[in-house]
Amino acid sequence: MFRGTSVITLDSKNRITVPTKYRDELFADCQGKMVCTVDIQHSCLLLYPLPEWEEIELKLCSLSSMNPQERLLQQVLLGNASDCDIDKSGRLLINGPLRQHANLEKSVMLVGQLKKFEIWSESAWQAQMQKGISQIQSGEIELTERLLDLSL
Amino acid sequence: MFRGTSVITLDSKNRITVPTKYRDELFADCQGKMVCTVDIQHSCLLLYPLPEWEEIELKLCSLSSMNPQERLLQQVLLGNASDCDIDKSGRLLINGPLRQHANLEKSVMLVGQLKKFEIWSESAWQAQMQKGISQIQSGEIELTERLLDLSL
DNA sequence: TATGATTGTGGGAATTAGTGGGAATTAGTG
DNA sequence: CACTAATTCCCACTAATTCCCACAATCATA
Repeated sequence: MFRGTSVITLDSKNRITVPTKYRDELFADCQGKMVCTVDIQHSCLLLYPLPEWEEIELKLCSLSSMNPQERLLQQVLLGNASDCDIDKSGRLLINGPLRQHANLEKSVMLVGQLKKFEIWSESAWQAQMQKGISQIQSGEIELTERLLDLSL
Repeated sequence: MFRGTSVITLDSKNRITVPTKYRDELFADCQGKMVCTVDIQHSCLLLYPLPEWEEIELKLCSLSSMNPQERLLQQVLLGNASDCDIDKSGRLLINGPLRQHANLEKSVMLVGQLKKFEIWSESAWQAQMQKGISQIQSGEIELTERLLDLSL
């Protein structure tokens, strides 16, 4: 399970270094084989260990390509999905379309979200945190049953 | 399972190079024997490993040629289906009618969609992605049961 | 505060992939 | 049967990717 955020740099060859604290777990999970795709709600990326991603792929596979909406989701998620293997110095490559989607510049946030990571541009992440906390504090969040069950 | 997009060029002899990352899998699946046909929803092409295509052919075969709509589907899909074998340097040929249907110019997108590929002109694919992401973000997508089941 | 180890970053060099085009082979046509 | 056109094969060049090493920054320990 991954948690916490790390500020990392996207270097001139479009690589990011995976913080060492995650590496052992990642090598145990998937030998460094990961899949990165776009998030459909925000301008950020989702990074999965391969086995996790394959579960999602299975679900996507069962959607009907005759239904335009379901097909659109397949196109966006699968079309942008890119194999990202962690290289021998612990880095992985983010390709052009993905960088564009998340507006990645030099400073990037890697955010652990249990079974996956999110990748944000630093500024977009700051904005998202601001917005998120103020929304929750001002009570704009609708409390679903599942949320009520959550005692912190 | 195929995923991700690659920008490739349609050369002066109407060939496209299959990216190396897919070649091993394709040779295992079908010794490079593939079938390309038109898509019926978008201006793009569908490229299947032969065994996958044969399953579809079977389904098409069971449609009734007495039903005008079903017959139309047969005509369009089967009529445009063209055998495309990957040659010794990893390239395959796209014939005239197919190129026209997808408005292919020099710059082409090969999009992995699990069991098949889609082939788009680069500009049409960009437009499709734009449209897709904005539709999803603006909530224009009706969430079917299958989609709700999809936790990313 | 100094020292050593570890992590993150940058960039050179070797390798590989993609593209273009010449030459040989095959197929089609008169 | 010969000629032309199209297709396939093959090689070479260029550009991108990957690998690798070295330096710099950080953290922990003495």
